[in-house]
Amino acid sequence: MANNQIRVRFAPSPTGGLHLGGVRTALYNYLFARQHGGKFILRIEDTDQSRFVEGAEDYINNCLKWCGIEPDESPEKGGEYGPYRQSERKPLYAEFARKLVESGHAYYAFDTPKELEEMRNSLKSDANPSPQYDQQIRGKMKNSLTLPAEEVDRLLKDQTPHVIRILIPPNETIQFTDLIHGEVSFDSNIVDDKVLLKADGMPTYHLAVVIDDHLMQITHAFRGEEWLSSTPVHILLWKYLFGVENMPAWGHLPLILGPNGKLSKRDGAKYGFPVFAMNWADHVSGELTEGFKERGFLPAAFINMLAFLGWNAGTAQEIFSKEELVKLFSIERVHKAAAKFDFEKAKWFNQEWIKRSNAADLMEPVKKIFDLHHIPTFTDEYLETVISLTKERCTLLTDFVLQAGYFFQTPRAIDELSIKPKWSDEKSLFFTHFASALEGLPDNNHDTLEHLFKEMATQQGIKPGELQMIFRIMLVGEKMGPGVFTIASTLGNTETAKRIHYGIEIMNALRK
RNA sequence: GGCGCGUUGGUCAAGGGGUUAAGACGCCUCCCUUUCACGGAGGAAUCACGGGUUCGAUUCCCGUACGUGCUACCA
Repeated sequence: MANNQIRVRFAPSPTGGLHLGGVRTALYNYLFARQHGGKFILRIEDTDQSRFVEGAEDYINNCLKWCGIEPDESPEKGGEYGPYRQSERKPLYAEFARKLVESGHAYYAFDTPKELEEMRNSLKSDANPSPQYDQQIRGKMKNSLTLPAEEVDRLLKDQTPHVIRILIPPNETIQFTDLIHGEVSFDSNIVDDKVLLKADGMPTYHLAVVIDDHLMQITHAFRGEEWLSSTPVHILLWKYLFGVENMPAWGHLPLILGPNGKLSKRDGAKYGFPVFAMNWADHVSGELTEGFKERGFLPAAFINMLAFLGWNAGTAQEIFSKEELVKLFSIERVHKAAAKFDFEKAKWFNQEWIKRSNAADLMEPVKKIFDLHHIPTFTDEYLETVISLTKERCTLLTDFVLQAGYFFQTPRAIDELSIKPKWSDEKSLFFTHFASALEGLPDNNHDTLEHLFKEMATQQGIKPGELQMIFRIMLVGEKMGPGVFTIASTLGNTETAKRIHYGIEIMNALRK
């Protein structure tokens, strides 16, 4: 195994649905890995047992599968650096935490949650609304820095609940070069003594990322910008544990915003767009959060749209296949600023992808949607024809139900109001004759039908144009769809005649 | 409050000391089509503000404002 191989990871915690931002982080990781011939790792960060959600991990796997960005190593697939679930690596973290205590970079803290709360409450003021456990106050708390050694030993021996906190050094400037933001620096005096190991023996994120990134040989760590502020803690940990020279390069991805600030599940329900990749049903509340998949998005369109939320190739091209993205993606061109998610633009990406897809490639997802609506799609050949006829008017896959449904089912109701003012005995007669003629016709090709239609209209002294809209509404039910004769031809003479008779019936009934 | 990050049309954004400041989405008008779409042609709309630096700032620097994130034994 080459030691200089690029290795990146996507490290979600299984606490619920996977939203846009998460999938984008996974995507950028995937693109980066593929482009450099590296490995893309999925690591499950399930160190918070209280937030564990049943099924969330499977859901993450499924989303990545649907998007076509599957990891090379993961809890599911395994790999040389496993286990890939942090809960299964528990003993490891405590060891490193102890090492930090021994080297004087961390300490035991015995403060109870209640005591911490009291400390915060008593120190809270307008000038300092959220007091931290830092160099100002750690000397006043119950920890191995303030307690006599014998007492600490006794507390430890008695298995008194405790945590291990990092000891942040004073007066240091912690600086690093972010792949996206450039030089970023922090004053260690404002960094607090973060908990590294919790009372239950589980590590916090801060400890776990550093250890696992090291053990899993991660070379580039991409994550959301919400992590930028805690990067100094991670850098210090790298320095104490493995050496900053071995630290992965950091890249903090800009946030994705909703219409009002940070994008949330709530925004989806509020504004009517999906936020998760796929449907997510909360096991406890039963609440269903809609996914892009079920809303009718093609995976290719979804990742294309996601890739463009914060990145662009610097050219006018906007439609990219996954393969093209792998080739062209560059972390240098990732925007620094957060992007507001625009569902209209997202839909446009999907529409473009539907339009550009071969009808054959759309058959599977489209058929699934019709099945869901209990609409029979007849033969594959027929379905494919219908898709090619209608795909350019569908923005979402679900639009096929409305845009193509009439090819499979006789419209239940027709737009009578649009026909009514134009309806007359002559026209009724025309359609009766035309329908009969149709029934005796040997073929149903487009041109034959059009000629017959126009010929008969002229014979009866009616302008063909005055009849076409009526004809369309009888076949489709509405003023929409491809050319009327194309529709009639596709439907076949028998079905066409049937719909005409039905239309005549409705219109004549309306006049009585 | 502190600290970090950010700020080009409504949205995504290119660009970057001298430009008519690209393009896309959306919106509007027109053409095509006796339908709906697609397609085509146009249109409205932008460098947050204030100071510098400079012959010249949207671009560089500093402030301010605004947005956003962090400030948990959550990630």
